[in-house]
Amino acid sequence: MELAVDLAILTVREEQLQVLIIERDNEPFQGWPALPGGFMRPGEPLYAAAVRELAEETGLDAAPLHLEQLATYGDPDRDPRGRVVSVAYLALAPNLPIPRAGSDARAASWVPVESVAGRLAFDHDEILDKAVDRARSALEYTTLATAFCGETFTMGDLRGVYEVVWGVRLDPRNFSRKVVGTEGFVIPTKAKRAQDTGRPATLYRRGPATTLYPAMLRTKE
Amino acid sequence: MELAVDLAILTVREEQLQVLIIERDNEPFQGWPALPGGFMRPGEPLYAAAVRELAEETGLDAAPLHLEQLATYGDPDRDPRGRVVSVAYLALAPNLPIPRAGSDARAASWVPVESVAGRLAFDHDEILDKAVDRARSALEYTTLATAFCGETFTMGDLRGVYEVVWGVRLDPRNFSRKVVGTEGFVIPTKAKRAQDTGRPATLYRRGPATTLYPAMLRTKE
DNA sequence: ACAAAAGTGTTCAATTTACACCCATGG
DNA sequence: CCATGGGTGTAAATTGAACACTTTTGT
Repeated sequence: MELAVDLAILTVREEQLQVLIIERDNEPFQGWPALPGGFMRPGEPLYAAAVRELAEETGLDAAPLHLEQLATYGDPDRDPRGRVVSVAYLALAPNLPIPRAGSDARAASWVPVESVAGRLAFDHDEILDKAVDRARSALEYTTLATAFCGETFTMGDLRGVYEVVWGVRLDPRNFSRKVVGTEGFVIPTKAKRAQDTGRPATLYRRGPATTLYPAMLRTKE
Repeated sequence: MELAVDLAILTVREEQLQVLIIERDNEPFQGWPALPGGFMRPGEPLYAAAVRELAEETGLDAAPLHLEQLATYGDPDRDPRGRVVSVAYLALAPNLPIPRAGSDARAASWVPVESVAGRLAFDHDEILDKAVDRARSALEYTTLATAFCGETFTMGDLRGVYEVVWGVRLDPRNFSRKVVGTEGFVIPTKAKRAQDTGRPATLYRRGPATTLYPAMLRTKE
């Protein structure tokens, strides 16, 4: 029996929720889009395997990323090669430059989640579904939205993350008040960022808080 | 590499959150309390393995229980016998009769979570922690509290689940109104249940709803 | 001066909380 | 008829939603 790791790496780019997709260059599913991943090595801890695959397949450094275990998939026929049980990880990344092709020469690129849903190899559609679901919930109950932002970010950046991941519009004023009013969510810096026009926005850093009480309420669908 | 399944089976008994614990009769950790579990069979789906272990070790039938995947544990040295990766499952059970000892003659019994926390074999303390955490959250955002009740239950029973799992007191009147007011949470039956004293309570069945909007608010700590 | 985006103050509605009160049953 | 727990009504307090308005910049 083989044990593998698969990665659903999400980011917010171009006003869309995007996922890092590779094109498979080997059978099975040669030429298909798939989540990056690979087999675990003997004696390797799960988390370490996820970090290693992340680096190998995408060139991304896991250190600044949020990386958490998502679920484990073990259908006996999920891989035509035989029994492969896969531990899926979810990573949330800021809007990074398009990663280079990995060492095993697969083309890696950011792709809007909507445009690949239903087209992935193996049971990766199911994994991606769950990853998106988890990301949406995480925004409600935790401060993880900051994981989609860089080291510093404006209130507008952070609000954009919520708007894209949830697919809703949020009132900038109420949003700002809620975030600033939540102890430890963000820390204002002295710096500001000017854009093309308009009043420059304060830049914030992540605060120490991880859970949100009260939760960010997603307008009931 | 071996793949195993471990089960954190929770129930509410005697005003306490209790977990099903077995006493290990083999090395390693012989004589220690542990979560029920065992090795997966070749070609067996993960969920099926969880159901099978539940039946084998505790005599419980999984069909009426809520059973969900919790997380996967794969520290290289979590089992002294060698590399064992374990998929942990969480089960929520109503207050069932004390299960018989399993087929492999281990003593299985309900034990208050508080009294075993920190004493379990392997990394089962970590698993149990996560299970309790998940159960607490589930009560906030889903209708899973009913999984701790039998086929029918009174508002007091359901409220008792919340009070025990969260360790708080809830106002019976507001609780009742909130539950009844949440579309599809519970369905009233014609039957009532009389207790030693007091007005007989209406018996309810589970409704079709699974998620709670708005959430049950846990009084901020 | 104007447009555009950041941020503040204020009001109204919805929700939660607290608690007085009535209902139905066993002893 | 009293104790006990189930269930309803209602007002105060808290919270969220909407939006007018002021601030600060580039052009």
